[in-house]
Amino acid sequence: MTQLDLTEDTAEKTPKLGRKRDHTRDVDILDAALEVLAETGYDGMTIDMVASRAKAGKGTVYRRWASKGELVIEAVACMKKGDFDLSRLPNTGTLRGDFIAMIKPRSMEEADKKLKIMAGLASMLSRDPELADAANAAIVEPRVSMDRILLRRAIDRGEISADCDIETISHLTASMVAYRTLIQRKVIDREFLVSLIDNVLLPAVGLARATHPLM
Amino acid sequence: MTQLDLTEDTAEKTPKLGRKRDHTRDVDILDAALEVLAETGYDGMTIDMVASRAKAGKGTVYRRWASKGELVIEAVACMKKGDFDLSRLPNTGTLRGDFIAMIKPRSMEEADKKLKIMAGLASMLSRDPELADAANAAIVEPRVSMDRILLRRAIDRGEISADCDIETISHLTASMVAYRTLIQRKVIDREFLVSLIDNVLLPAVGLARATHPLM
DNA sequence: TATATACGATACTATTGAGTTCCGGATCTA
DNA sequence: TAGATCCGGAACTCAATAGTATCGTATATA
Repeated sequence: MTQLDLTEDTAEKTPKLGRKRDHTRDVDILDAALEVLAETGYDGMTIDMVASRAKAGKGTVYRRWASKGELVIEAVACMKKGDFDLSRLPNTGTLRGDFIAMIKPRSMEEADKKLKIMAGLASMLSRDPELADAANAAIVEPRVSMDRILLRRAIDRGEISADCDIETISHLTASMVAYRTLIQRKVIDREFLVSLIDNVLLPAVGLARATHPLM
Repeated sequence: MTQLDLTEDTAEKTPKLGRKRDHTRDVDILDAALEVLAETGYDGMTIDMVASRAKAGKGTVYRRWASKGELVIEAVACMKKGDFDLSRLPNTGTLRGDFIAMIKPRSMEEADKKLKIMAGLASMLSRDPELADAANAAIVEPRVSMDRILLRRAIDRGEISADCDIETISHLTASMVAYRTLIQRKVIDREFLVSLIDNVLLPAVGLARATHPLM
């Protein structure tokens, strides 16, 4: 650290000889970090836990990330892979149909895992802005963007008024789901989500409240 | 701990002679704990910080609470003093008037402090149910109860439909405020709150959206 | 005034965990 | 095949902190 270092310090080393770096380990370690994060939270998480979960040595972790903080930021930032493919966003012709179609066991399970990660990150959000931005971009913004698109399409087809406060209402589901999980610690089931759509979200955009059909 | 102890162990000692315990220190220490909690979060908070903030010795803290966890739980639980006096709940005659009247610099400042405490507690909520319940009862439930009463009164006077999902909608403001602070890290100002009332809450209970009057 | 006790301050112990270093062995490249 | 480099594992250092013990002092009660 203090000694004279003529080699590139921050750049990636590209050795001419010997074994290459195993990039498989990167994703194993990042996945392990997310698992431990969801289970124990940022402060409860140790590098030893992550390493042993990934069947890796501690040195292998520190060869890739300079600190625990950087590891967590990259793990969170790299999380958005897979989801958020706008291509298969529901398009049923009605706003209610679209929102109901978003309720799938697959996506609810995934959302639950993400909320556990968010809970583990929560205490750091106010202390580390970079981490907070990464968490927001990876966990809540994708879902909010989907809702925003569904609402905008409803305006475009004339189903709801163009005066609606799309910007706020697109955060409504994410907000209520996060609140119910993190603060109320109640389960998010289909009944809650349908009730949220029919009794709050649709009325808020001017669509009459339905008579509580569960499907 | 392991030795034979014939005195009452859990009961309060009432010495016949000497100096009495200074109950002023209790509230000083609890207040200091809340301050440190808001500033550094549960995991970042140390007993030394709390003690020195309260100008107390560490021993004085541990003479009253067996552990850091118990201190925090009591500090949070004892927080609800002062607020939540239903007597001076607004009663303007309209639901919108009541909700707008709830927006006061005094209460917003207090809510901000409580949200900072909630943020500091966040990572513990999923790990310690007792603490989670205390935080819920002291921080969010008082506000939710107020909104619930305002909504119920609006039903009673026939201003809004009795079919409204009061139970969910009474959590709407608390939910959106917590989300905006903890996750989005944006400020809660009067404009946001008025917009939330006019563009989401009132439409959700069937009242037509107003034309954005800031007062 | 005498005494028992609470007080602030500080030193102490024990534990935990971040980050480093080193080892023998595995593996890829020249 | 040979050597450079990565690997998992484990031992290590160092700093922080929960909780305990002690000391001299302040203070309320008898």
